[in-house]
Amino acid sequence: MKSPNQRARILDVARAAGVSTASVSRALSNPSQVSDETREAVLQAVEQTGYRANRAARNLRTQKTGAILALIPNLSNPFFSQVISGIEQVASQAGYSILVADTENQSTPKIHVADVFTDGIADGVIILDGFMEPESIESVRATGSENLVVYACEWAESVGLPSIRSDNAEGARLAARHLAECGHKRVGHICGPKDNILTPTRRDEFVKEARALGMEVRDEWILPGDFRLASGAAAAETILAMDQRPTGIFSASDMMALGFMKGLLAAGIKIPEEIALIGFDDVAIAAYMHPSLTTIRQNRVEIGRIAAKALLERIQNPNKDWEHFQHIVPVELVGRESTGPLPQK
Amino acid sequence: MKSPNQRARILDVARAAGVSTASVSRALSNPSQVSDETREAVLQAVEQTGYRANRAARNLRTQKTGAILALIPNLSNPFFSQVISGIEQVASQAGYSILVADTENQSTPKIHVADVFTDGIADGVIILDGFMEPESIESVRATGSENLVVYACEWAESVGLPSIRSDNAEGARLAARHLAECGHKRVGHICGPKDNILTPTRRDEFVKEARALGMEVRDEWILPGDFRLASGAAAAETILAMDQRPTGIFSASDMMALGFMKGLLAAGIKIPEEIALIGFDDVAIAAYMHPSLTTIRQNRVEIGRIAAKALLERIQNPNKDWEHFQHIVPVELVGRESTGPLPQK
DNA sequence: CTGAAAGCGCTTACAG
DNA sequence: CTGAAAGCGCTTACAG
Repeated sequence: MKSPNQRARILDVARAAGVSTASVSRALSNPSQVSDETREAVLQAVEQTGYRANRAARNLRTQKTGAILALIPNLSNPFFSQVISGIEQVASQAGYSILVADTENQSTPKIHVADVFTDGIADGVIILDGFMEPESIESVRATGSENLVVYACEWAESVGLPSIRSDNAEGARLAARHLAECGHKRVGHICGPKDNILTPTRRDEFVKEARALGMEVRDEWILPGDFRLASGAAAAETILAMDQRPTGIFSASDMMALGFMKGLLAAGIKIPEEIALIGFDDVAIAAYMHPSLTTIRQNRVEIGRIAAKALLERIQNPNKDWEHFQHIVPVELVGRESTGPLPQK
Repeated sequence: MKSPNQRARILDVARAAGVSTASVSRALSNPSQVSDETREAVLQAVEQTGYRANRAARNLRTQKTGAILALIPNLSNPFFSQVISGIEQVASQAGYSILVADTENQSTPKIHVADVFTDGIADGVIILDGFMEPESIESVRATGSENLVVYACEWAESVGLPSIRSDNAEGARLAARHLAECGHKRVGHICGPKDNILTPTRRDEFVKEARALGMEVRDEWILPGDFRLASGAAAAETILAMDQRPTGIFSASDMMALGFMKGLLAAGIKIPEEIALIGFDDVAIAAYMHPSLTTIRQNRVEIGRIAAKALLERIQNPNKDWEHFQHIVPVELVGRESTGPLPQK
């Protein structure tokens, strides 16, 4: 019996079981490779010594880390917490740990994705940040580790990495159709952040569909935003100052929709009677607003799960020729009070 | 020059620089230990070979991992994302990685805190979960690693581990005083989860202070909750069904306050005129509700930062006799529309 | 200031 | 089915 804080090594187990360290290793990682007798002796010795394999030693020997890294633009942004939760669900079940890093944290040394592999920090990377520097991504390809990196929620043009994301285009069309069905003739949009790849997708698809359905979309009704509450409130100011206002607004995020709602309600505008509002995401609070927020639901947990599954498959079979993989997760319109009841036909 | 995806080892650098691996190691980790000449040769060879030290090898040799683990009850709960952000800020600056694990995820194997150290998974642990099994915590002490574990936000009775958390008692008193100043005579409380250690603190301190200030607090006005939106909405139902209602409510979380607000507004109750409302946390949306939510602000990022700092200090000096450390982070009342203007004196 | 050598704790061909 | 031995890639006493 060893003293409590002197951890048992594999050699201690081998001695206690009267076998070699090789047999201990096999009994633990590949039980069918050893005789019943050996296996039982080892198991008992493990119990007795409290043995647990040392990760660093195993990692060094096997050239794996058993971890995957999630690169997140802003850890304090709750949007990502559900995606991480999905990643965690499948990764932890597969025995992988999850590392998180904040790519916008100034004090963090800039992360070069390829370095993650040369440093032996993680076996794979999930990128949730659409703004990663292109060179950083290119280096992944240069080092032949492109099968060990996937995008989730975001993607990047020209970098042929796998991407798991919502059906943003369909979400935008659903929003346009819903506003049309509610009888609106003039509609506007609050955009995502400039330079974000999601922004043109949601905007252009919404505008196109809205116009196809016969609704007017003036350029001045396309308002800038950055996904955050404050930019939604600012958009409300802009709209309130207009002589001719749209009667329906599609916001590229729920948070902006809520900021916008605050701005309108504070000015005494009635929702949905005077202006109807659709968000994007379906954050938890959306259902509990007054009026509750109609929105396009993104299944963020599912995106995290699928991304982790895709990554794990590639890690376990890195040499397979993975086709250019783009997984689009369906979205869903959730009708609530902010767009009001559909007109009776 | 090696082929691109054949990573350079320390021996490759040593050869390129014409020195021993020991000198390479020293030049990199402790530059003042080697001559200028050696240092420059090494640096140049590192540049040339693209060398980066392998983590697993270093970890095995130094018996450290360079990582800290955050144990989180529910990763999809946005409450924790800001705390993690604070942890990340200080940890990454100190060169540590952050591992996250969801303690409520059923598919995750139950985590025994002491195993984190014997497995060599992390050098320290920050527990954000008030419900960790006591045995799991006890084992930490049994293995002498109690200097490598801290609580953040939560704490546990009888386990003498360091804890960094908000001044919950003061927050509750601030809420009571604010309601008294606003002229309320009858007040109630929506509680946190049963069995959570925060729950009696916030409740009892609020009730005590409220009564001391001459306000009535009936037992039936103390409503159950679990920090979530739905339980706040349920509390609204309960209140609405009462003949005699309190005129002021202190909710143990913002989320419950928002669910409660929805219930009242939907029933046509005016806030703050008929019922005033105070939350706890100051989540981002609180300022953007209509009416905006008066609340007790918790500095969650700061809690994360302090917890990480305290943990890192202990990791770097584990044998020092750390006093029983309880760091209480101040809270602040943020007055908004849901409690209305203070009456003019 | 420097290098040769040991060793961290595993896993896995290899030989039997 | 089993064991002896090599080796993953570092760091650090030790000796000079």
